Amino acid sequence: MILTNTNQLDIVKTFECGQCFRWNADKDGQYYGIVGDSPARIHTQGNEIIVESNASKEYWENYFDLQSDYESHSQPFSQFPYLKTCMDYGIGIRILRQNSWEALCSFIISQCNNIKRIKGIIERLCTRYGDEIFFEDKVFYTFPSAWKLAQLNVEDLEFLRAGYRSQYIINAAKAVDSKEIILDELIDAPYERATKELLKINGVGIKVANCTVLFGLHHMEAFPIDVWMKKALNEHFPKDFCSSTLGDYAGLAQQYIFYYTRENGITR
DNA sequence: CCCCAGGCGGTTG
DNA sequence: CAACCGCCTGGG
Repeated sequence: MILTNTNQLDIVKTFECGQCFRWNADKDGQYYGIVGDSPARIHTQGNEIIVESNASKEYWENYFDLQSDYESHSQPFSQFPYLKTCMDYGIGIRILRQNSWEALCSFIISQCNNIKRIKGIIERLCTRYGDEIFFEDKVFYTFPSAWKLAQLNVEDLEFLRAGYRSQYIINAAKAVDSKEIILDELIDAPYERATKELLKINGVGIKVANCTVLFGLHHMEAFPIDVWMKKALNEHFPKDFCSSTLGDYAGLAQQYIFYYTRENGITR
């Protein structure tokens, strides 16, 4: 199916900007991935984005957040020249509506880690504990449920090679499985309360909580600050900068800044 | 070999 | 409060 056009969605930027870890391109630029129970193959053809999947068009429109008008939400961004540069560079990035549990788990794994290794750990986790789904001539694995991971102990996760993060994954799985934390409820809860709830998990700090709230719960005002963002903010924004200046889509601005700074380094 | 990567929690001053 | 440190692992 034709999902949308390249003005609305740039799949390379969206998949490579660091918000997700389970989309991989082959040498022809075809991206393969799985969202929930639905695998897909996605590519760009001319100015169209083509999705091959058994799931509906609406399913993918929702995943890519295509119903939101990013241009209007980005109005406050232009007041900062550096952000304007980042925005022009990152145009076409969509903030994906990822599964909340998958996002939480993925960003726990991401801490003090590099992307290649993060992807490897997540793939091993899904291959071992997810469900097999066949699509075209390939096998995909769902992201394992919190219930499944809550049954495990750290020894079970040794094969992951995730180091000290394994215990954090299990802590999170138990919190979610026991309904001590109900992620889906936090989608509609205020941003502050959602963050505070996530911080209850041992192994989830402010950075991981903010990433989960933005990428897994779609609270678009969330503004995660990692080492790259810290550099960019120090270098190019006022000392008293507050992300609320950027409006209710500050999280989109964060992603533009993060992507630009990671791709180009800190420029001055 | 060393350094450190998209942090966190616990301890110390 | 801030600063510091150990933590697992593996990429560069």
